[in-house]
Formats: sequence, C-alpha cells, structure tokens
Amino acid sequence: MRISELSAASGVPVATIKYYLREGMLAAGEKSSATQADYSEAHVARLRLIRAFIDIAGLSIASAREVLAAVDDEGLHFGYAAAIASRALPTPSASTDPGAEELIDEVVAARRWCVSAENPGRALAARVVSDYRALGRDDLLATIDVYAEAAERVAAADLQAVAAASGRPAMAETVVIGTVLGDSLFSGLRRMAHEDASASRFPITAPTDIQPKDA
Amino acid sequence: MRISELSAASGVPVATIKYYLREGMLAAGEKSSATQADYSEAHVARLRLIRAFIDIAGLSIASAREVLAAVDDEGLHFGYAAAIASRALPTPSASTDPGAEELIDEVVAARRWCVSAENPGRALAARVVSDYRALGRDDLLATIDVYAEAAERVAAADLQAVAAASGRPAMAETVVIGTVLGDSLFSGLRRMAHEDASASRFPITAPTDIQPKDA
DNA sequence: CCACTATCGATAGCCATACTATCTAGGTGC
DNA sequence: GCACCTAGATAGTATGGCTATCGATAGTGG
Repeated sequence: MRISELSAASGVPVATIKYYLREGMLAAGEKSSATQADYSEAHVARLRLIRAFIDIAGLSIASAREVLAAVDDEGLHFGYAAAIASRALPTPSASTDPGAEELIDEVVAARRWCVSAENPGRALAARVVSDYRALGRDDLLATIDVYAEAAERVAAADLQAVAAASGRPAMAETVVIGTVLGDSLFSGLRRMAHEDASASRFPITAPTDIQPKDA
Repeated sequence: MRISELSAASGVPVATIKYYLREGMLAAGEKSSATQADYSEAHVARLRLIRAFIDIAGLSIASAREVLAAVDDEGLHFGYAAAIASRALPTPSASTDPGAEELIDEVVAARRWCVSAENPGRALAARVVSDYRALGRDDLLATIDVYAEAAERVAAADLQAVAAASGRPAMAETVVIGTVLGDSLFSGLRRMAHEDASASRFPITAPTDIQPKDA
C-alpha cells in the first residue's frame, strides 16, 4: 500500500508517519521507484504499537524508539529487552529519603525477591514511599504488602506468558509489550475495582456527572 | 518562612513556586506586608505533593490543579474526590474495538464488580486489550484474570486505608494520593518482581550494564 | 504524450507545556 | 543608610511532538 493508504489504515496523518520514519521508529517501505514506496500490514501494526507506547504508556518518542529497537534486535537476549523496556518507563531520579529505600528493601527481603539495587522499579517504589511519608500519610504504607503480593502474582503471570511464546522474537515482543502496557492494564482494572469496592463500602460513590479531563 | 526559605526547604526554585502560585495550586502565604509573605510547613508539604503528582504520576499542571482542588474542597464527598482523581489520570480517548470492551465487561461480570460504563479505567483497560489483539499478542490476554484478581485485592486494601483515615479531609487526601501514586507504587514493585521471576526462570537476566534513559 | 495528482525527502514552522528571567516598587534588618 | 530581599506582573525560553511547504520526480488517465 502507499503512504496515503497506510495513513488511512492506521489513522495516523501522513506527515506524522514521515516524522516517525525520520525518527527511525518505522522501517521505510519497499521503494518501487524514487518517489514510491510500498508499505505492508506490518507497518500498520508497527504504527499501532508506536501509538500505544505514546498514548497509553506515555513514553516519549525517544523512549519508544529505544524500546522498539530492543524488540527489533534479533541478537539481543530478551532478558535485556525486558530491562530496556523497564528503563524506558518514566522513572524519577531523586529519592532523597534513605529510609524509604530501606523499607522497600525490607519488602523485597520479606518476599525473598532477588533484585539489583539499580532496578529502576526500586527507585520508583522508594520515591512513592518517601512521598507517602513526607505527606504524613504513613497509613498508606500499610497497603504495601498487598501491593507487593499483587505485583508478584502479576509478574509470575507475565513471565508465564513470555515462556509460552514461541521463538525469541515473540518472546522479546511479548515481554516488552507486557512490561510497557501491563501497567496501564492494571491501572484501568484497579480504577474499576475502586469504584466497585467504594460502592459496597460507602453510600454515594463514583459519580458519572463529572466531565472527563485531560488525555 | 520566606519564599526563599520555602524554596530551600522544598528544593523547588523560587520562580517555579511563583508559577505554582499563579496557577492556583499553592495557597499564597500570609502577607506580612505588601512585599512580604510568610509560608508554613503546609506549603512545603503541598509542594512535595505537587511534585509527586507531576514527577511520579505524570500529571499535567492542569490535572494536578484539579486533583488538588478536589482534595481542598471540604464540602465534596470523598467519593467524588476519588472519581476526580481517577479522571485526572491520563486516559486514552479512542478504543475503536468494541470486542475489547466486551472482553473487559466479561472480566468485570466474572468478578461481580459493579462498574459504570463511564469509568475511565474501563476505557483504558479496553484500549490495552484492543492493542494486545491488534498486535497479534492475544497470548497476553491470558494474564488478564490474574491482573483483575490483583487489582481487586489492591483496591480492597486501598479502601481499607481510606476507611481507617479519620475525618473527611484525611479520607479525601488518602484516596486521592492513593489513587494517583498507587499506580506508580505497583509499577515499581512489578518491575522488581519481574527481575526476580525472570532470574529464577531464565539464565541471563536483568543486566545492570545498560544506561538509564529518559526521566 | 501531456496534464494531473501523488510521493519522496528535506527543511522550516507551529503550538502547547512548563518553566525561567527580568523589572519595578516597594519592605527588612543590621 | 544601605545592601538585600520580596511581591506581582510580564515577557522570554526550551523542549517535544507534530504539521506544512517545497522542489524534484514519477506514475496515471485520457
């Protein structure tokens, strides 16, 4: 298909497709002449993936490109692909509070997890703990074990899905997509579960007459 | 304390504090004269909260302002505060695939959750499902029940924390902070659990020689 | 074979967001 | 008194993510 058809099929404007091509996130079509290239279904899928990374996971163009490169790199062990995906997710820099890291390490130790100190998830979790504390909401820390338990189960399911995939390209793709989009899936499900739990616990809840905002 | 001291205490530049004041996210200090105002510890905490919303949850200034307004609105039932927080989180607009919503509804029905069709989490989850499918990674859908179970447990713990809070201001604050920052806490824990699960299942894993990127 | 439309590749422009800097008229504190 | 700070207003900047235009070319219908 031609670029205009690719645009129509994917819903992404031609100018934006060209931009993604320039940024190296999308492979060029097979050139049939100097001014004509042929795009395939694979390009449609790729655009869908790019949009998912950007819209859903909130990745920057630069991060998305890295993750896509990891997916594409056939020689890369998928474990590395997983690490790249994990690092591409927005991670805060400053944690400031050593006590927070300590608490996270305790949780990790209690679950007998084997986690490197550089794991970006560790810094993120520590930052949240640190903020809970700084905000005087230590009560929220009581939930952390439930969160950790839930994370463990989800991670196990994720890994099972990866192991079930056949071949390294499928594995790498599965792990990357699962890592990046899984957070959003959980977020959506949690928000629904909140509404339900809230409804059964408290009278007036989760109204529907509030306008959606942001995007 | 003066604005420069507030800046020092919070780590936020004076110019940025002024910007937040202008945007109505931070209450003005008590003016001791035409050119002097006094800020309190509450201002430091507020700045911390603003930074957490922006850095960790990735909220825009506009979204953060709305959520903060919900926290501040004493007359607002905290159930509404929860809904506002939920809606402030980035939510995709287009879901395109009706089959995806159907699948989500099935999951919801299986768990006997009571969720309105307008719940933004529903659109988000549907979008992820839709993308899993469009990308030909239907295998990832096998994990959705585990995710839902995990979300249910986490939500129950969240609500328990809210119920334990004393007074409506504390409840509203707890629910908002928990909603907005809880996703990140889970994300961090999941990424650690991934590393652990990956290490026990596969040989080479989660390397530490890859540079962190993005922010 | 000739107008016409589409494409490629390159470059420049645009717009929103989140700050950051400057300026003026005033206060503070030693 | 005098160096230094502050409030409040306004203007400027940097970045990210597109979007628009252009010239050269080329395939397409008649």
